[in-house]
Amino acid sequence: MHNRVMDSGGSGEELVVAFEQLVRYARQVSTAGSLSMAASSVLGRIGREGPQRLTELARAEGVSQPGMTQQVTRMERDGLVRRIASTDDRRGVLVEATDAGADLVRQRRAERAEALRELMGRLDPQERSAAAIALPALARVIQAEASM
Amino acid sequence: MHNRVMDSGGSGEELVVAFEQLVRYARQVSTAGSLSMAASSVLGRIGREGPQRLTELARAEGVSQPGMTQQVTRMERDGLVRRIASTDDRRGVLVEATDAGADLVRQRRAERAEALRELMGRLDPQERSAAAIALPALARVIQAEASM
DNA sequence: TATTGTTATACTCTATAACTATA
DNA sequence: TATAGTTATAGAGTATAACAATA
Repeated sequence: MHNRVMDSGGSGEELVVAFEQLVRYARQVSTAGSLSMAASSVLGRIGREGPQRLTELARAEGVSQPGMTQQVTRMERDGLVRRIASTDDRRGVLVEATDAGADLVRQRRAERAEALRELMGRLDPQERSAAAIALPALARVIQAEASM
Repeated sequence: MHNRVMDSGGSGEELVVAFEQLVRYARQVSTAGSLSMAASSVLGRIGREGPQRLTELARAEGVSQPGMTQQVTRMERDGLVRRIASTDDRRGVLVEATDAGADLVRQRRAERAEALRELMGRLDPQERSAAAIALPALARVIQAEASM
């Protein structure tokens, strides 16, 4: 049996289709509640890493600076984050989660973990082990690529 | 060692974060070219499965019927698909790919397969095998869930 | 009446270009 | 001059509500 994974043929396509199905699913699950995928991603980042510069958020999320300005403006309007002036560089803005934002991100994180857990629960044990290895590994190489 | 995968604690979160990173990556790769993720997904489906009813496309993509009407209208404007009247039910519309649309979806599919292949190439052999098992398996259970 | 599709309207998300304030 | 952020504008993608045509 040859190595199907590295083929340019049918199996590569199968993986792409599978990957796209995952993305569609994630989009639907993430958008199910009141928090959009983009807002969830930003809020989750601030929740994990603490207050962030707007430029840093834009870079990390892979969007433009004006795009992040607008995202933060919407989230501020919704009471999820606040802008605080940077003390050392008066041009800068730090974005931090409000209590409501922090609560929401915890709740949404739990919901998504639950959805993923249900999904994992429908896999065979062997597939489940494979997913537990593959997902973090893929995330790792993506992160490595992003910082090149 | 207990089963971290099924925990509600830290490892579940790690998987969620990994999953979200994959989704962000997919969004960026998919949007890199001229074809958006949504258009790519619709065109890919028509390419795989042939002409589809608009309602069926909306259901399969998990969007509303008006949303799909507008998506198809944009794609028709861009010369990627065309509407053809359904012969048996005169209310219905079939959406099929134009030659240009079919060409584009083949090209994009190859590009995405290449991007995924590069990603896979950075994994350890063990992780690569795991991903080749996990991605199709996850896609399978998602599809099963969607049709419930 | 129910289904298929469209139109009208509004919102989020995103981009590029032009601008302001600070470094 | 360069950087951080905003404002202006435009377009994709999505939703719900109201509608038309057909079943």
